Amino acid sequence: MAERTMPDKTEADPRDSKKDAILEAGIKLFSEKGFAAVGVRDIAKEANVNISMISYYYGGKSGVLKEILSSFFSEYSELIRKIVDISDDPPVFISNLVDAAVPFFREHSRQAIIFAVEMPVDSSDITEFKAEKMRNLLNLFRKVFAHAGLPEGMEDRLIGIIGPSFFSILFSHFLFYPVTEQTFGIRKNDEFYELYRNVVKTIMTGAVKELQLSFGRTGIS
Amino acid sequence: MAERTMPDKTEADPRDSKKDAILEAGIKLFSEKGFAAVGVRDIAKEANVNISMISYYYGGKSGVLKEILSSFFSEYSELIRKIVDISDDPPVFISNLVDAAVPFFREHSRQAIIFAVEMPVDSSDITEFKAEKMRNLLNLFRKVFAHAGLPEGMEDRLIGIIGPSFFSILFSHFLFYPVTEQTFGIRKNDEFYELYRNVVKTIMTGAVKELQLSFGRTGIS
Amino acid sequence: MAERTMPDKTEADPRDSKKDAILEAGIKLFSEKGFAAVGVRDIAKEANVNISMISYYYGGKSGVLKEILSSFFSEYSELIRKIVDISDDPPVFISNLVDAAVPFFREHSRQAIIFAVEMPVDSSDITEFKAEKMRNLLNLFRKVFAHAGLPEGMEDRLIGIIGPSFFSILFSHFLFYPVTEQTFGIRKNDEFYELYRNVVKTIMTGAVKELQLSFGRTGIS
Amino acid sequence: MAERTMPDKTEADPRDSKKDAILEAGIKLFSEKGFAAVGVRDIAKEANVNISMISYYYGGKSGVLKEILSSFFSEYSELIRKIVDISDDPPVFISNLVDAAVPFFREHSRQAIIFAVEMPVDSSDITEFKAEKMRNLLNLFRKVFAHAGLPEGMEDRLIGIIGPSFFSILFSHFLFYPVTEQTFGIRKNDEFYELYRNVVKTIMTGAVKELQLSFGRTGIS
DNA sequence: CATGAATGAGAATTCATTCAT
DNA sequence: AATGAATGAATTCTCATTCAT
Repeated sequence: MAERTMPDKTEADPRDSKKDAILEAGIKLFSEKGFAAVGVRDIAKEANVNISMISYYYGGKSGVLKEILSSFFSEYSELIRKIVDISDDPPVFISNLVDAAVPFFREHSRQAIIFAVEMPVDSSDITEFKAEKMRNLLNLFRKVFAHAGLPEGMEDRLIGIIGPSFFSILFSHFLFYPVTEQTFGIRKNDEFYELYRNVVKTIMTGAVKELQLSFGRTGIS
Repeated sequence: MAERTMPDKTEADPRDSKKDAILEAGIKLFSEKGFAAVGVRDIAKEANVNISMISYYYGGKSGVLKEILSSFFSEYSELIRKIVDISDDPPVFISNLVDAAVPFFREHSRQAIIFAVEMPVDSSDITEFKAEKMRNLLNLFRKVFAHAGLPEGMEDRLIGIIGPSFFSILFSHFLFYPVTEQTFGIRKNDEFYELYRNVVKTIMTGAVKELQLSFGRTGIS
Repeated sequence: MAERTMPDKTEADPRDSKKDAILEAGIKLFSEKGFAAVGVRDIAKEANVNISMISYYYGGKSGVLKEILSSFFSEYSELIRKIVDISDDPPVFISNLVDAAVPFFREHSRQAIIFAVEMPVDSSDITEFKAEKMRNLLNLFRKVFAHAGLPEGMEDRLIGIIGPSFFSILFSHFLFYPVTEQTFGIRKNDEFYELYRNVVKTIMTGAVKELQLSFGRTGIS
Repeated sequence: MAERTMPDKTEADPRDSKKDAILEAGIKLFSEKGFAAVGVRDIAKEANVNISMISYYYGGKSGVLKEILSSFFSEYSELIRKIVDISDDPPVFISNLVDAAVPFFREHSRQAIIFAVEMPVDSSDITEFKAEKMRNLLNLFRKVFAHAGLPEGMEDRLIGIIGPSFFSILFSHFLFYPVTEQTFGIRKNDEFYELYRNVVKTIMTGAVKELQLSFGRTGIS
């Protein structure tokens, strides 16, 4: 599909404003209404561009989603890679991870919601694309746990359980925000995210400790 | 809308087979493709009923989703209520909670996925409906934490952070399953869920311990 | 269509309450929304009967309309016939006609609206039925004009012009009522219809006088 | 509703042929079958355009009706305004009015039928729209009567009676045409409309004379 | 007599995309 | 590079009627 020639300029260009506007509109609308519920008309209107531009720049609605997920995931991967590189001590790693991930998710909360919400969804068109991203993400978990001080010989199934758990701890706030906002009076300000970072760190630290006690054959370092 | 008269029999009746088939089809398809991506045609075909039956029984596609979410949530609430009733000791409560919640989510994993995935989505028609369910859920958290041994005077914002975290720990596996299945060779058998229960218990126990240390003014026995 | 056996009881029967309720509901709804815009559901709900009763008693929605038009027209014909019988003098006839027609239309204003509004409409199912009623009505005009003092030898085309004119003078008020009510503060009370009768009489009398002058070869005794 | 963007070019353009064809088809079908009984399918087929074009150009079926009524009414208003301007003598005014209105209704007989037939109908969607058009029309009556030589101090209720009467005299022929055609052998040719104009003039003139006698405080020259 | 579940055709509208300009 | 008119398939929901009970 969408085998038409389309401009594939990577250089930042003031003339890309329309292309970017489409992406921004997609992020906003997909996160609010879900991919399938958003029409190209909505995106075009939100981005203040002609409808045809979506096909033109991204080859269609799915192309917009792919671009969003792709760039979100590669930024997130890069972030994890950096944290892994600079952290040699498990507690330090967890602290660094949360310190980096929370602002990242705060900055990209809409993308995180899209990522989470569209993840299990089999949308035929981009299913394989998403599956690949997810496999990459899950493989990231291996690295993370090796540095988080979890048992070295931990079997795959454990990673398959703990990985999603920790990942979801990190973004569950953003997923639930539309409702917690009203119910618990949460406001997205710096003060709140300071508290949030501490809580997530505490949860993860406690979880890791206990996992080591229960599943670790040998403490690490 | 939905002002049409529709049969509203609550008693189980062999003649409800069609009504139930629609619900089952909805659960399957919504969890696989997402609400907005599923058409009434798909549901009708999956359930082997006439398309009109969906409007007839549930007043429309949204009605099917409402019914799914509603019954899922009330069953879950009931489960939490029971656990709260029989558990007076925090560690016992956590153990009981996980022991009950894991089989429940295993049994209703599709509904859990729908719940999670449609939660942040603003679908206009059922937005308020979902918001109400979520508020109820979040208020359940208060009860849970009071029994989990978390600091009594814990402020609302903390509940708004820890609640979603713990909830997502419980169902993140089901959300990620479509991918973890392939990547980590996870199979949904009894043996796996035995392991899963232990891991989740360990994570939660560790998290609660650490939260008490960091945020508890007074440790609870 | 609707060749099924259906009860055709003409005798007034307390058990006909449902049948009558359907008719009343049809009159109300057809006059308010137009025949095509009203569904059998609406009628059934308005009449507080089961949907099937409409097919059962009248053979379908069209049957209800036929019954309404048929009974309205035969009552109107009967009224005209009586007036014609008792009026031998043109001015007396006009006076009698208006005196009888105005209360009749007042009483059956909804039916009159249906009659007027559905008249030019080609609804395929009942087209021929309506055409027949109209032909009967138009032939009534001949009698009327013979008594109204209009030229005896008046050609058919003149009747075809004056007939509709006079008929529409009589019911135009009811057709316009929904708007004149608001704009001219007209209230449907006895006092108003007293005035209304006078005005209509005046218009018709003046019109007949002038028509005699212009088109009458010989005045009629 | 109808918040969609739609092309709104007012200048006549050869490319508007499809838009116009839809309007023409709407006029034909609405006048023959009534608004509610006509489907967009019918309109599209009659106009030889794609079904979607109706929503595209007019925002839906109701939009087509609105356009028809709107343009019909504004043309009629303009016509009345012109007649009022050039006629200072009551008999001259009536003569001018009929001379202009009859060809106008002849030309726009289908629109007149739609106007008359849809007028009392409460179609929820366009009810307020129609009400506004009608109020404007009724207010036109005031001007007309002031020029028709009717009593100056005539109260609102009288206008509310005479207005509809005179208006319906003008178009009743077109409303009844489908039946008078068969019954009275009326053919829509120039000769007939010559006769028609004379008859209508005669009726109106006679009516005005008599109304002056009965309701006028002072006879007008 | 009366019900109401069930039907399948048909309703209006919106969809993502294409293509001539 | 950009437009927007045009398409026809697909969308959800409602329709009048039937039929087994």
